[in-house]
Amino acid sequence: MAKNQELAKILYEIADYFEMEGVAFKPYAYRKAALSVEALQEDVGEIYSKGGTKLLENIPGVGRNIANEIKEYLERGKIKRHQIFRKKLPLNLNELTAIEGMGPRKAKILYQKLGAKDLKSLERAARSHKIAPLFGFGQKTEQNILQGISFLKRSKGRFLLGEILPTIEEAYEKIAKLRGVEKINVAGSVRRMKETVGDVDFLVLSKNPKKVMDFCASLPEVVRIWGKGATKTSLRLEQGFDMDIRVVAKRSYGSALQYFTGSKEHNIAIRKIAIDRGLKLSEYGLFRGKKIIAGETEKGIYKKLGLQWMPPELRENQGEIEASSENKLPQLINIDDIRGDLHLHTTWSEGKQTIEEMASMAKAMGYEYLGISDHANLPVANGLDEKRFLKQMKEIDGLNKKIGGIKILKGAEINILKDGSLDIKDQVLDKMDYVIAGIHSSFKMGKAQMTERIIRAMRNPRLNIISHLTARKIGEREECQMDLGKIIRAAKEYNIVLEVNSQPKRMDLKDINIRRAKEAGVKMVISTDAHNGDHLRFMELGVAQARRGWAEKKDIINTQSLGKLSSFIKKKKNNRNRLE
DNA sequence: GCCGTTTTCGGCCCGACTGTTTTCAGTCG
Repeated sequence: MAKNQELAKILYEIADYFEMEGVAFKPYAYRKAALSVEALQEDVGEIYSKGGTKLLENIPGVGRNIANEIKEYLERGKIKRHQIFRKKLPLNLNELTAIEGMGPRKAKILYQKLGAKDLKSLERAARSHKIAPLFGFGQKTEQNILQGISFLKRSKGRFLLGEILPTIEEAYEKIAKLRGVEKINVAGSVRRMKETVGDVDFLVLSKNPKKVMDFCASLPEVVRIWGKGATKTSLRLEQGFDMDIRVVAKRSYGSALQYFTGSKEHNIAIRKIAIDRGLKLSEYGLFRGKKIIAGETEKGIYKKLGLQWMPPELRENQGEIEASSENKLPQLINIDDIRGDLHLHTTWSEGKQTIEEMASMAKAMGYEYLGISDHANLPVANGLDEKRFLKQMKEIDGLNKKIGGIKILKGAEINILKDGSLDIKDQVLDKMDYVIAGIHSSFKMGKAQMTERIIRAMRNPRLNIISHLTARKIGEREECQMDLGKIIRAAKEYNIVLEVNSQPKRMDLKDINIRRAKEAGVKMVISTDAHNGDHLRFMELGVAQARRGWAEKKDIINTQSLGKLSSFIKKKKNNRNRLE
């Protein structure tokens, strides 16, 4: 499939080049083809060898011309048109268009006039004031480019949802309490609970927009006001991210919410459905001719289009629209379904709180059980050896007698060593209620070797859960290379539960992998990997990620009662006894 | 360049804002 991805990338780039040239509609056509190729289940090479360019033309968005270019790519590894473009315009468009206000057309002009081909050369041109005198540019544009570059450098433009959510909730509460505010919603990627977000959009219903605008601009956490109009204000908060607040009319509130929630792909698809029905959808409403027929609520709009309302987490045009039209939307898991947390650390290893403190906090959250899973041998994290694990179990036994209302389970997060073995002896693992294992070293292994490493660990019948499977850290560490399809099949075969790690930086499994696991019938657990009491609230993020992966209550084991969870784990133990 | 129950031409998602112009192109969401 790697071939499909590479080809898609080339097609996207051709689209960008056409855009730079100002050619109409071809960018759209190439992007559509690229998207299809990207999502293809079968390898393009196989399709071509089966039925030539004729069969390639069956791919949506691929016609005779692009089919021939795919053929070119398959035979020669490159596409002539792409090569010619690249020679003519050798600039790093992805890097340049990441700047706010910079698109392909401006990038092309700046390259041709000033030779700016990447961030570095563009910054040099802007600093020496060569941009402002150009036709169609000016002082302001030059300044904005410099600011955009500095923002990119500082933050790479995206923020971890988990890090900014508390600030967003605070702002939400403040605006909601303002007199005259009838309704407020957060929209955009925050509402869709994407793991990283670019900025935050608020929608407000109020008869006094000016008051809302004034109030928001005067919030103490505001460090910059980008713009303040009658119904829209754009702000930069001290944490470094931007917030847009819009006041919209009541009759358009639902359509505005739908529109600003996105995703863009979802909206494009929805608008096409409107067009098919002779209607027009915009942020102002759903229209037949000039007559508005829906707009006050999202539900009303979707209904008029023959669709069920879709949870924002699903709105990525990844099949949710089809499922909605057939009344086959999943019953997504909810935060209230969670009965306990099975992955957290205490003062025994690298955690900040004692078992007792964590247990009482979990009890206050209404949990039925809490699993303690301190690190094994990991030197940096003050990991436990066999002796200390046995000592910790004794402490847990004592606490279970002392604290009522919540059951503390004995677990551990042990290491999957380079060869796939586990670093705690089976005799000690046998005494635990459940066992988690994860990769904490040798991240840069080859794909085949890494896959074998993980599957070998799964074969240990004492193992219940694999934590943060791909070991990625958003913005810091790439996913480990592995054959995910193979690993998911192995998880199913060996009855291994895959973790949805809720640390903002991890989010691992991520949404698309959750969906793959679910479709393969693999059970998952949503865990916080808490290192202190505050982290227990990350559960909300993991649940959101699971919802983005279409997970339902039945897919997640820590929605089960203690009794069911125990017998689920015990069943595995019994099977093992029979085998041994 | 692609597509078609409006099928070989004519449309392709839509509207607003910004910064530059003096009626609009480019960009964004």
